[in-house]
Amino acid sequence: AYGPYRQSERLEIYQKWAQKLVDNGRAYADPYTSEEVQKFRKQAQKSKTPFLYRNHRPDNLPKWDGTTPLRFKSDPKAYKWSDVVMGELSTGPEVIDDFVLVKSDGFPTYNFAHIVDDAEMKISHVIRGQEFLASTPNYLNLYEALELQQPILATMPHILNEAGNKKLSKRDGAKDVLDYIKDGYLPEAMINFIASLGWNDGTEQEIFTIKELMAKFNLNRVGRGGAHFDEKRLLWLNGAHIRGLSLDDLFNKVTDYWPQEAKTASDEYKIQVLKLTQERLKFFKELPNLTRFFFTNLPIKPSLISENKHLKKLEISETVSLLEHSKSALEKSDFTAEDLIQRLNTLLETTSQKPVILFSLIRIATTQAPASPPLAETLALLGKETCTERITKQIKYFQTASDTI
RNA sequence: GGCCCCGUCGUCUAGUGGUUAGGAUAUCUGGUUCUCAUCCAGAAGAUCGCGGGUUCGAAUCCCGCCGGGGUCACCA
Repeated sequence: AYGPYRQSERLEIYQKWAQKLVDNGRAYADPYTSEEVQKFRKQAQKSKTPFLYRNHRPDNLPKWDGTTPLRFKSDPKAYKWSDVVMGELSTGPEVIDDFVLVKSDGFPTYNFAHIVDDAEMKISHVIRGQEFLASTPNYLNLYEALELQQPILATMPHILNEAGNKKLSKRDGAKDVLDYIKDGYLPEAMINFIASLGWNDGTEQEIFTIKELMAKFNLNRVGRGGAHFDEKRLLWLNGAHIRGLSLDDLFNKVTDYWPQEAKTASDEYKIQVLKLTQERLKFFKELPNLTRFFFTNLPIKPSLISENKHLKKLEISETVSLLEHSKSALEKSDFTAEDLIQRLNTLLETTSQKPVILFSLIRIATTQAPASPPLAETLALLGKETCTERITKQIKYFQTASDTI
């Protein structure tokens, strides 16, 4: 509504505002080369005093022809102002300085551009990070020179890295938001997480939908201290948001995350898989590892049995016998979850085995995975044919293994 | 170094003169006929950065110190 938005297309606008300052005697051409400025700066450093450009301001302000930087002629004074997040703030005149408004290439600095843009675009709230707190008095000075009303200021605390010794930044290896999205983090979980870093609504609610945040979020309740980025908390929050999704919603969102082997599977089947997987999914990229065995026969993994606390005690002949019993019992089932539960219970009695032994064994034989959803539901979804085939395969594995011995 | 901001369980936080300092997460334990996860129950974890005040009483108000962060560009 207030375009153009590209800075290169707004140069005339900045020019106009800059001219206003020049006309009022509040801006002047920088007479020094950057080497000279560097020298001043070093001198100040040597004498351990803060560097102020205005200490080197010429008496007769040089006219500006656009080939040199244009500097603001500041009016040093103490400021008291109010920040929605930080509260009442104040500084002395020593922080006010003559900063560059327009660079020698004709482009405005951020310090000048944002003030002009905010005014032109009728911005009500300026919300920015703590790194701008130190330059705010200079902006206040410029608002006055330009006779602008200052917008409402809100300064947000930084998010610190996990160690807590630096503001979080990509330069130091922080993950891009887009990387999280690619890994299958939900935008609403990311927003909930960031919002919770420094804000809460005063109740004990931790999980907020976007809608709730829009209704409840309030700058007044944002804390002033920086918060550490705790990825474990984000993981939990993302899982919680995933669990809150409807099955259809979830299905639409995970389209790109299925394992290769799921390509030929029907949507119907995938939805059933999701139903069993939803509550253990923390981010979508985990989907293949969690679900692959639903779509393909994984190779026999002997360690699942040989390293299992309970199963490794069994003789091979016992294991095989249990598998055979299971197979024939399951073959009589109609493979609804209810019927399977019945059959499995009967099987416990007829084999007089503990669930730890029997169920673990069946689960491993039919999935070849270290973890899976509850047994009966998993079997039901896999179907009779697949289950018996896989159990048979597991039996054969043991038989050939014992033959070679 | 100057200036500014901040300082409650490991982490995110509630809390604005009187609370057994609350919740969440993470960790550990038990339960949910198997695993993982969820869910439920429980445990442990904070001398409220430290030291002085003010007050009958301080995490809460004041001062000093310490610690952390930010900023001091013709970058945003």
